[in-house]
Amino acid sequence: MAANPAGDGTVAKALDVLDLVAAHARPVRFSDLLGESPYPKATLYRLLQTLVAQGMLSYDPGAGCYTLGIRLVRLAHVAWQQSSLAPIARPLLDRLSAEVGETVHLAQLDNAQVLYVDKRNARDPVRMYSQAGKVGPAYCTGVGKAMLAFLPETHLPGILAQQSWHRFTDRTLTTPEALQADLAAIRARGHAFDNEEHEPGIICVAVPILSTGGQVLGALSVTSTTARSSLGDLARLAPLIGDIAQTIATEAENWRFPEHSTPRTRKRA
Amino acid sequence: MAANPAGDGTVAKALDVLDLVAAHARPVRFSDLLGESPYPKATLYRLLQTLVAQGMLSYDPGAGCYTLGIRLVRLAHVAWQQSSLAPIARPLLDRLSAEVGETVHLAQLDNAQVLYVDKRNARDPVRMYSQAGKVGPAYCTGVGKAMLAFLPETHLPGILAQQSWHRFTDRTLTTPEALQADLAAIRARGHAFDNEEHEPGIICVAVPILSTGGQVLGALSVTSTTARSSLGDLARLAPLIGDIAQTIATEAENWRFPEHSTPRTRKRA
DNA sequence: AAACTAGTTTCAAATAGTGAAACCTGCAAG
DNA sequence: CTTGCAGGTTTCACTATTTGAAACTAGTTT
Repeated sequence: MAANPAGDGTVAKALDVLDLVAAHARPVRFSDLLGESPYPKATLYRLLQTLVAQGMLSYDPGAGCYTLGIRLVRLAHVAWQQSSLAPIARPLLDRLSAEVGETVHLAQLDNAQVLYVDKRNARDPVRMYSQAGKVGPAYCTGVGKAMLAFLPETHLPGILAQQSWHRFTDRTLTTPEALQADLAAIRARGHAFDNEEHEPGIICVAVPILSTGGQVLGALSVTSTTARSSLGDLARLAPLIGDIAQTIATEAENWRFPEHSTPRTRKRA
Repeated sequence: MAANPAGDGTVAKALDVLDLVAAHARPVRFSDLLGESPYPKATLYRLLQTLVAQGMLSYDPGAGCYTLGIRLVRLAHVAWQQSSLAPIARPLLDRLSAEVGETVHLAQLDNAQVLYVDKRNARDPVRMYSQAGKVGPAYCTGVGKAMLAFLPETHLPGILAQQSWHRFTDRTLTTPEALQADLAAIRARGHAFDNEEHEPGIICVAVPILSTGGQVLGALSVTSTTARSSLGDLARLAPLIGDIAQTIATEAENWRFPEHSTPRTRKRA
């Protein structure tokens, strides 16, 4: 949660309130929000009014409840199409899913967390935490570690500092040092494992999706259970998943630089 | 596009810029935005910076391009689940789709336009404009007219004033008067037709989704082609669609008013 | 009727936003 | 080389907007 103490002005506060409303699965009352937000009554009230007037929230006067608004629904849809790897990756995920028959995840980094942007269920589905649109921890998931491993070194410390280091299972890596060691191995090997670090009995292989410049765009993973597979089995899938990640990366880059690709000096990041 | 002259403060401007970025299907340069926005260079610059800092936009320094940000992608999922009729209607759309085998649309009103929030393709798909997440004109689509017809009279004039009245086909109603006459017929009949008014060869029946208070929540339609059906055929589906719309309305209302418990307020904020 | 709760409005103080203009920077033409 | 120019970024005085304590209103409960 930790909200948004970054003093970026009114806009930041308004967006903070949006998140607050989004955090609830159902319509929220004014006073609920008041309790959870750091803003005084009058300020919160005005922010809500503005957001409603803007169509980002909608207000039901009968119930006195706020919900995310229709304008956000529209924007969000465009965002999904335009900004995530999901639309590009969709057919490839379908293919991968059909080929391996296990759960497939496509994720991107959102702040210091993992955002699952798309998912395919296993032929024989397993109940697990992840869900398209949900966020999860980065330090103890396959996709998370795959992405962290290839981040520029300057960004890492900041991100590690934001992890919760909660011990989900007895295999969870709960210190930056332990994670760093794993990240080095991942870099060397090219793919990450999740060895029941987040949920017991759930294991996965993940590969990063990297631009030609080496920038982390996202990650792709295949997940299974200890009952069905071993890490060794999953490791054998790594080359296939890697190829697909590569394809996604290439297509994403072509898409990002249309025809007017100004050969603006790409200094390395 | 007439932007957003509503003087609601900085937040409004920031959201306006968001929309501007969303309006482009691809990454945009600063100067493109500058040309399209009413804001002076410095102001636009600061707005963009804020939005990037907030994760609502993302900026690629290499290409100097802005895209919708990952934070919006995250909001997308919640917005869809929480704010639209889509999650409630999903199983019902599936059923309707299976039963009639034609294209099914679920739409809501966004400002003065129609926002398609969900869609099922016909068994034998037809290429047409609509797409989930896209907006379309209200005055010449079945769902649009079904919603307009049941709007409070006070709102109508404002909405009609915002229509483009573009003549898409020779059957398009291009004046408020012609539309008003059709709306009266729709109110009397309970369902709306689209008689090739938006795309040639495409026809549909639509019914509004109304709350018990008579408020317009959305609309539901079944679309076909003149090659396959006639308006008469579609009219026979109206009762079925109406029932489903009714069910959606009821469930939506139950969902919106979950608590009658009024839990003893815990003070302390 | 009094006491409370939940939401809305006011108003002076001050913060935060504004935008013209100056300023960079890298590229291209002179 | 150096000059000009087109993005893009920063400055700064001016002022409109935001702020939040407190007062207020409308409903409910005691």
